[in-house]
Amino acid sequence: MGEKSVQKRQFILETAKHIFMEKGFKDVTMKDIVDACEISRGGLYLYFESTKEIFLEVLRLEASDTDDDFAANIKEDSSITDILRFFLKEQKKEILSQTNTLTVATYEFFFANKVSKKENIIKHTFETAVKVLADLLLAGTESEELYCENPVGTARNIMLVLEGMKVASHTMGVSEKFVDEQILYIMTNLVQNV
Amino acid sequence: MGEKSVQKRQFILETAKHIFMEKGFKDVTMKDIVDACEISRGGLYLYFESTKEIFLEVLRLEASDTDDDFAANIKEDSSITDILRFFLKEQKKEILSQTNTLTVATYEFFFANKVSKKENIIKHTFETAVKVLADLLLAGTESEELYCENPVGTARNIMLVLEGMKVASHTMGVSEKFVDEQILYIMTNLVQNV
Amino acid sequence: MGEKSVQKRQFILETAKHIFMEKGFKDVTMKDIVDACEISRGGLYLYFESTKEIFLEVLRLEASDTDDDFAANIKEDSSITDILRFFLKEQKKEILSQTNTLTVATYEFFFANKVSKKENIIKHTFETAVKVLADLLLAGTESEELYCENPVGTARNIMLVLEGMKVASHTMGVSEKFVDEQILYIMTNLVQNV
Amino acid sequence: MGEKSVQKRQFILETAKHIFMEKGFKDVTMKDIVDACEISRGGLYLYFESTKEIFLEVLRLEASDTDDDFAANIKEDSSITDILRFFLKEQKKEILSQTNTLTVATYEFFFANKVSKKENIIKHTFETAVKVLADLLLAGTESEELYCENPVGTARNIMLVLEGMKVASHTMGVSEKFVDEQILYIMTNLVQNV
DNA sequence: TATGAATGAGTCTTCATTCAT
DNA sequence: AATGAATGAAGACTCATTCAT
Repeated sequence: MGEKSVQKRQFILETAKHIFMEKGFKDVTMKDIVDACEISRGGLYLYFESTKEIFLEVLRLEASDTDDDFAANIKEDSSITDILRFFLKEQKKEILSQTNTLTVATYEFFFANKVSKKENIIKHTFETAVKVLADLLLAGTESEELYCENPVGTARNIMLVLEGMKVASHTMGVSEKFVDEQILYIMTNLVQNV
Repeated sequence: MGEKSVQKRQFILETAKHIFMEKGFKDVTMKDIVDACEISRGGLYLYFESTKEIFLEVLRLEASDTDDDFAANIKEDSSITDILRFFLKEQKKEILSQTNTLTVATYEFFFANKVSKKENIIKHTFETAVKVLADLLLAGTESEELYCENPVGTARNIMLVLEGMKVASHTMGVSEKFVDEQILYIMTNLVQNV
Repeated sequence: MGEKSVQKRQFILETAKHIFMEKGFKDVTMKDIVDACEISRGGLYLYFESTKEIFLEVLRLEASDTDDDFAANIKEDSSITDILRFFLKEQKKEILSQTNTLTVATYEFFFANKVSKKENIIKHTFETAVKVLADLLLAGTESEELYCENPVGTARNIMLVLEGMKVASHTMGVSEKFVDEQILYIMTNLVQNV
Repeated sequence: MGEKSVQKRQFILETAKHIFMEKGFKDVTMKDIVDACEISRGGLYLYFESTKEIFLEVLRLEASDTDDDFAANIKEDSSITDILRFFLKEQKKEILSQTNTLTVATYEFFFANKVSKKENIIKHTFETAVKVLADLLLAGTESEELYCENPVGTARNIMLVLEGMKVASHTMGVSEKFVDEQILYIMTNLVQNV
């Protein structure tokens, strides 16, 4: 019942992640992963039972990595507006990135798998982001760097716009200019009345 | 090569539409459609070559139907705000509807199939909606029913929020209250400064 | 929903029967049958879903064939004793036949698949045989060709002895002499007191 | 190549026996045994090469155990009829026991594996039983407790009936009443003419 | 036009068996 | 002696697609 090789497990997850980034979720087969990892069919089953299980694990890792990354870049003495700008710049990157992202795979997965509330990473990620953003907006309002009457509503609104762009970038395509304009729109609304 | 039966073609498309609404795009097989239509395998191939072709045709029909519906309900002597409210109410319905919608199928399809710009119905639909909405906002601003400095930017923003909610409703789930709040948020921003 | 090709269905069943006679039930795979029939994998699934389904169908056919055969050979004006002898000779053939029989496959199947009473062909076959045999013994007793106090008990006893020999022939092996002795033993008991 | 652990060997055999009693022979995999014994895959192979080898060993142990049991219960000063009754009662128990018996596994095994005469435990067991039974019948006849013209033939006949019932109990099912009737039938034949 | 039997490629999944430690 | 990770063969099953009728 040992954890088998933790390294191999990580290797599989890392390899699978890239496949999911390329092909989304539904088109990925156990064989794809086996081939990419250059291990045996049975070998993969030793670690994971299904692409679903693998994907959920990939997502989990990804979520914590992202948290860490963000945290790592914030602990500066930057202004609220700076942090906001940084956050939106990161989001822009994700929106415009076609292949380095699990976006498509994630959507495909959650479209097809209704996950129980508690396990729903996508929901959890969204709500966490809303909370952080709302706190930021509140702090900004208090420090009079920006103006926001309804921090939570605004935070949700912003996250939905970003969500909309993420999806749009994979369905109808989205230009950098388009994204920039929307980010500018968001920022303008927040600082216009200051 | 002849004209085949137009009726049968319509029947297939109508039947397939419901399957796509239920199962999304990727999980639908030619067999599913054959079975649902109660026609022969070969028969289906006489009309369509793939689920992809069928789905695109379903989308095309759907797009024109939707346009007609909207037009039909607007040509009243309603105020700009009324039209806006009506539009948002329709969007709300679509957002909250889990199974009467091609949303999931559409996303799945466009995630996997990069369609040439000109054929991209989703883009066309989005842009048309933006245009109509922007015109509305402009008209509303001029009539001083509402206030909007940047009609196109705002229209895009609104459409993205709605897009975000459509997706969210299928991934993390979205309550009616959540949607109402966001619609209120949008309307408030438009009328607050009037 | 047509019955596909009835001929092909029969061909598959006939071919499968021989495989079951050779290999029993559990070792027979769908692939075995596909290969023997020289049809495609998918082709077989068009007719049958599993070896279980095929085997049950083979058994059903076999049962009716056997009934017919027996009936065909009895409608003579033979004496009770003659019929009895004929019946036992047939049974002897079956007992000694190692490969032209579904015995092993049947046992393997019913060991593993508890079938509902009504569908249990083996039970049905046994009980039918008991009935026929009991009638025979009764008739024989009445005509004073033989003596049997308890026709049903005796019929069951005889059938069990034959069943025992059928099994034994496939487990420990059984010589012709052994079978002859037992048949003689049975007959002797029936006629000894006459 | 050394002596390995005799205890572990016994433990494996004992554990495997219960699996065979539950699942018969063919469905038991080396993995089943490994899991049940909570030893390592390689560990099992150190002691046994296959389920076949394990099963034969289980049977061997079982045979000697049974002999011992029987002997232990007979060395009383009971009458021949009592011993007979006891023997048949034991057989009845085995016939009606669905899961505490190696019957099914044994049949499955010998159906599929033609074992050389000398090694054929099932044959050996049968013949031993016949011998013991025949001696009993002879003794009984001499003491005039019962009547039996052909002790060996009768012994074989009885053993075959019992064999038939053992099989039948696993294929078509057999009620206690059915078994009792047959046992009574046997006894009646032996004592009726005394 | 329309049918539906037939094909065969492609996945999934499980195990017996090996082998480095 | 003992472990258990790793392999690869084997079997089940499903569909897209073709083709003779």
